[in-house]
Amino acid sequence: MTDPVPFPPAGDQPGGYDPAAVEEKWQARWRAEGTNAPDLEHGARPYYALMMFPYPSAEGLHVGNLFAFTGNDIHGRFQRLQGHTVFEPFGFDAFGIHSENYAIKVGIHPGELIPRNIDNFRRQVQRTGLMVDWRHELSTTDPSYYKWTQWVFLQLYKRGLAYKKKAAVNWCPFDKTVLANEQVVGGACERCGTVVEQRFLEQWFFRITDYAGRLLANLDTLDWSDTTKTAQRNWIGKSEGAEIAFVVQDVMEFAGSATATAGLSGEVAVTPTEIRVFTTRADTIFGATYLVLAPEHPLVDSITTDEQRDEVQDYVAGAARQDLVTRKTTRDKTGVFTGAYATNPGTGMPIPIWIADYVLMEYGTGAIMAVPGHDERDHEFAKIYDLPIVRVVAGATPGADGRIEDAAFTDVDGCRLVNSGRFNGLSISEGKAAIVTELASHKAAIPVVNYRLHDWCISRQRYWGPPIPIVYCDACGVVPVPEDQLPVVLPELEDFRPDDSGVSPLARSEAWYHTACPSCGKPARRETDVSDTFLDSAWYFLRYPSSDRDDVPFDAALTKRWLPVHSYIGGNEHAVLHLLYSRFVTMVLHDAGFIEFEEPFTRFRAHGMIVRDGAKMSKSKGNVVNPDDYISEWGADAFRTYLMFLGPYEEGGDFRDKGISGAKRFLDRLWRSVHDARRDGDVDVEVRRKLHQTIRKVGEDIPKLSYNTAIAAMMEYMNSMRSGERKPRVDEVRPLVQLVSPFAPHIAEELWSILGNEVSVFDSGWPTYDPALLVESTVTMAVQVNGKTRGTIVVAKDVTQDDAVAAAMAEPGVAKFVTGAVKKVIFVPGRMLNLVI
RNA sequence: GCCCGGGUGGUGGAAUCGGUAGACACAGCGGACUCAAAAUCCGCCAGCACGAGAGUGCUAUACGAGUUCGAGUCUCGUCCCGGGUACCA
Repeated sequence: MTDPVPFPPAGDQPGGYDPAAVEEKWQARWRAEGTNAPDLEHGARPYYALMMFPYPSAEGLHVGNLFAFTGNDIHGRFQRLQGHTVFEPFGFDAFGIHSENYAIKVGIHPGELIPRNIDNFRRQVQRTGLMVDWRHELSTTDPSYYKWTQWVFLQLYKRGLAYKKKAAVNWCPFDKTVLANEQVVGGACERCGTVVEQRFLEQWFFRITDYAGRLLANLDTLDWSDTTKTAQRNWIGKSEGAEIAFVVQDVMEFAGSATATAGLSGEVAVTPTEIRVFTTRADTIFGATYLVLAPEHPLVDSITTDEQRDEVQDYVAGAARQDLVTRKTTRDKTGVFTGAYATNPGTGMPIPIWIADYVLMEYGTGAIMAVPGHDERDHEFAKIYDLPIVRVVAGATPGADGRIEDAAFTDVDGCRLVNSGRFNGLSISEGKAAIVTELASHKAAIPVVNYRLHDWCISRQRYWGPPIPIVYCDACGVVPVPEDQLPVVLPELEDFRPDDSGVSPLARSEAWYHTACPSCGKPARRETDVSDTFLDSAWYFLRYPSSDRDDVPFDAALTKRWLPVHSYIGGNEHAVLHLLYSRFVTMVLHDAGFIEFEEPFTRFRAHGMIVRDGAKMSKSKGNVVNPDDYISEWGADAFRTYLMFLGPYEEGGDFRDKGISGAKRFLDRLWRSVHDARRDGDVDVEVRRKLHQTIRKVGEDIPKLSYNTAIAAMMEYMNSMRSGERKPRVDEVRPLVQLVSPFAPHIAEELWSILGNEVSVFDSGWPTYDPALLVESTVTMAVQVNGKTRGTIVVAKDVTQDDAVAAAMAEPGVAKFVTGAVKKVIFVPGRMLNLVI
């Protein structure tokens, strides 16, 4: 112990903890001394502690944001105390529909609104005391940032991964824009709840599906929580199956015309039409009693018979008129018979070909073989249209399967094929393999892997985003803007409102979109769509360390030094999209040779959600927590500590106003403990042991994000250190100040300096514990009789079984239950003893 | 419907290689200090029954079975709550 200053400090009154003064003082000092600005070029053991950057709303920081940021800050500060150089940057995801809609609502241009909101956010974040390196702040709306977002687009374009196609898109009639599939929730717009319609527009897409296999396989290498990985796996939706060709029987045969009756058969020399279906259950092919095509299927017209033509055309037209919502949410099955038949390659029998909208053109081949016996949807359809239902799979127990006419039998485990010719008796997986092999030998099947994942539509017919850097020239066609002409600056438009023309507001500025073709110099036209916000956020983590560089998107040396991100923390609502897009863009940049790694986030953890008094916070309920009010009343340190204490970080918890007082009391007691601390006096071995146990516990809990139990452990230690009228020793409080510092950084700095230290507590290192001091010489063991706890014994920690039994029998409370001979003794050294009689 | 989480005192939550359920905190109750209050400090605080009392017994981790010497923890079934997803063949 070396205390260079008199202690306790003269004139310092116990109980004089003034959070506002302490917090202001240290925030100023950190700023003045550059405490939170690491040396990115030379600092030892770099550690990149990243949190998801917020969208700067007009309402200001939400308590949920603060919960997220504080958890990351604690993790970062802890890593710093462990000797890492920690980089904790901050930025703003300020483009996008949120900002734009709000701007429309209040009638102020987003270009004016956003900087205001950012100032407010920055003020709030600084007030919370995060260890942010503000030199590297960024906003996605800054031309020096989105210049490189456009650059990212060009890299994808160069590699053939950006393409344009006319596609049925989700159109929100309220926001007047195209939505990605992911932005449609339950058939309605994610943002405004309006029911989405179907429209056809030319859109830019990224070929993320090319990366589906890698995006899936790499998940196994990542230190992410399983729930997040599972969500990504489900989203990618790999299914292994086969494409099987069904040959359409000659239309003439079924035309019912005079020529047909004149003896012409299916052997007429006509090129046979094939319908390819995708299935994961090739084993059930003998049960395929009909085929179904999606209404948009290209073969619909050519196979339909004249008798059925009117009905089919009506049905197809009706399906086209439907919006995507009705199509995808209506479960009542409808369909129409085409009049045509195909041959089931298993049974060799003709089966009818139907059209129904429960089959989707965009998945697989847009056609299925229907197996009503073993697929619920097909079963439902077959019942409605009275199509044959055949059992081709039977369960392990004969007769226990139920009637196949009543319900589809979808069990797989332990099941065997029946009614399947020479494949009878095979298991499901054997059947699949054997049938696909057999069909493949006739070129009638091929194993195929399908993904649920769709290509990423990045076009937005909106104003508030980075213009897509493409020029259309009558002579040269689609021309990418050369990199040295970036950024394509978003023009200032007085009227930035979207309309339902399906064209971006940028199309109103002729001066802007008229440009010279970069290739031939003739008059040309700019792309007027802007890109999806998710593209802005798909690469920002690469930009942070290099945010001051104007010549490159990210500096090679810095990137090598700081990435991939060591720890990423964010909300589970981004578990799928943001994380998947970021991984995709990173992989592409890796393949293009810009970076050495292909996964951006080594470790990811999702924080939980904060509710208030058991209910979700919302403006309409009026139960939103405004962090400013609480920080003013209790101080940032108490607020942070309470947020981390109210529940497990990864699960979130219930915010209750009264709960904060517990955190504040804890800090008050810490303050008094330092001021009361004595330098001499006897060492209390129990307190000392507790200290070492606490150092270990807190050091183990923080990396696990188990902040609530870390705080509980420190409270316990505080209680034992101060039990009764006891005044703690200086060497008892000093390490506690260090343990508390990640949670309550300002008070920790103040107390650390009061304890006579001149450097920041965050440069003091993490206290170590002595394993020898953790061990207690005696232990309290539970004694059970027939499994019920009947008493406890205090014995040496390495007590033998015989001695333990003897001690137990000496306990009256135990002995009275031992009514007969002890048949068996269960002895867990140091934990418990069970006497079985 | 399917896929993930989760169900523990008045409340938020501890405890999972199966081993004394309820740590820590909030609220509440009682006490010390005080003229009084606040603050602070000390004690009590799952339910039921018996007992004057110290205490003793029984029951308890959504519900029902099971495995085990022993289950909040593992297995099976059921019911609720939260989140995601939606005809993906």
